[in-house]
Amino acid sequence: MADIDRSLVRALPLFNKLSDAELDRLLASATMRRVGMGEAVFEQGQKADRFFLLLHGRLKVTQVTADGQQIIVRMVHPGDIFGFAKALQRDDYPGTPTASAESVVICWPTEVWGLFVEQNPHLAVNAMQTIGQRLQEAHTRIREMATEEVERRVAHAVLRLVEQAGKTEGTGIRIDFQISRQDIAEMTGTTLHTVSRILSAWEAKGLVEGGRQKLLVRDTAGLQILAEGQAD
Amino acid sequence: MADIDRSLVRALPLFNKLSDAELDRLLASATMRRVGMGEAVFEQGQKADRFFLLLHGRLKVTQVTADGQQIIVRMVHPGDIFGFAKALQRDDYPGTPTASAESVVICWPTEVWGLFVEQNPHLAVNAMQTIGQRLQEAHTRIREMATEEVERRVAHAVLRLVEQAGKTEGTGIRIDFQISRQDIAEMTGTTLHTVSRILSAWEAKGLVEGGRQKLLVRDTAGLQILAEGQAD
DNA sequence: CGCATTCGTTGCGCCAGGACAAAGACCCTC
DNA sequence: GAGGGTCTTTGTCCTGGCGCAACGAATGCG
Repeated sequence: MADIDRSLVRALPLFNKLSDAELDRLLASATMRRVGMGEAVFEQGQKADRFFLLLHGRLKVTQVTADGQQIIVRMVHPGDIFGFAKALQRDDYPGTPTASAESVVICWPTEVWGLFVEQNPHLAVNAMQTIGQRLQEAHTRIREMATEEVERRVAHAVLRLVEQAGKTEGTGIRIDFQISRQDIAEMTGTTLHTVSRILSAWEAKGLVEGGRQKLLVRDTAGLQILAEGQAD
Repeated sequence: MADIDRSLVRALPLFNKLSDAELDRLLASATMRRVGMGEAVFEQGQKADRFFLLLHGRLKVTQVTADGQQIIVRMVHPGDIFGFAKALQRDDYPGTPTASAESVVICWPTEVWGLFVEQNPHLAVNAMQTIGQRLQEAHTRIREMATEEVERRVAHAVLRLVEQAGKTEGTGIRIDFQISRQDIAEMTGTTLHTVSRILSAWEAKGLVEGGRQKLLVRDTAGLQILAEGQAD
């Protein structure tokens, strides 16, 4: 197996207080794994015995409700940790992370975390901040779902994707992984049909350019207006 | 000012790894404060220079959106910490905690937190778990808002209140603080009117008993069925 | 290259629940 | 105990967006 790219891990805020030696020790106990498109890293409900870090690629974390509906809880971007259920006193994983692009993850047995935090209080503080960040994102989403109409929610979701996974390309900004209308629907709490309609309308206005599993944003500012204002 | 009830603080999971001496030191730097009904502990947007612990009473944490709509982000129950924005690298408070009952809080300057965590790694781990708990609650709520209809969401919200603030009373379980239909609406992302209608219907079925700023649940199991199933 | 599968688009009807409105019910204050 | 403020209930209307359905387009596979 290829070596893990240390400089990439080094740069993560989560590990910014670790010495090189400590980081090496941490990496020594890590395992690397490739995850192909559409493949799941682990399954919802499975016993949580590892925690993960995404090196390359994208994952979407889904939850399935009792009555079979699916939602996307969040996207995982390179450098994000995920599957830290055990650190939050859960025994099983609450969701399923699935690759939306060819991905590479590294993982540790959960015990390693406990041992490591003992010796590195900073790590716990950083982890808390990371999780805190997630909490704030979650609250933002709750606020949006409670107060905004579908079109604005979709606009916000797309803008977020642009920020986190935007890749400048000739005529605009490409979302850098395969994303279907269904995915966007599951991120915004609506239906595939409605998303399709909204995107079609946006395409007519020249805001975006669609495509199968693709999305190219041409007018970020225009979307911003839709997301914020009452404008039309 | 009256003394802080040590046994109450002692019992909190957050502090369960601290020695009595450490706890005393922590309490020594704390300030106590009474908060009357409807009074805010701090305001959204204010500089985050303290963090808090609720000893007695109830707080509702609200956020106001740019266009003036309000939502209730969460309820704070005795023993919960709140206002820990600074620990999550925010400089201001993202919401406003307002007393829904006569309350007593204690607070520390944010610097104390940093100092204390240095010396007590366990505290950071516990704090992480506490915040992780919040994150999971937030995800649950996102899932509900995305997939469930209003009546089910209200049922879930009420059941949660029963769990966290239920007080057995002759004919059922009382929600132990002042709560208006408006509040429930802001917790579930709907309108006061819809909540009123739903509660009226439930009252007709004998599930609950209403009243001004009051709510008494008579049939928890019945609500559970509404919350879970497709039942009618 | 043809077939199957998955993904996207679009039209139409319908209804949950929001907007608006107005009238009680309760509480507090003076 | 009268009056004003807040909270609640209930009615009516209206619409955003969901469900259903059918078709079209792109991709992958044998």
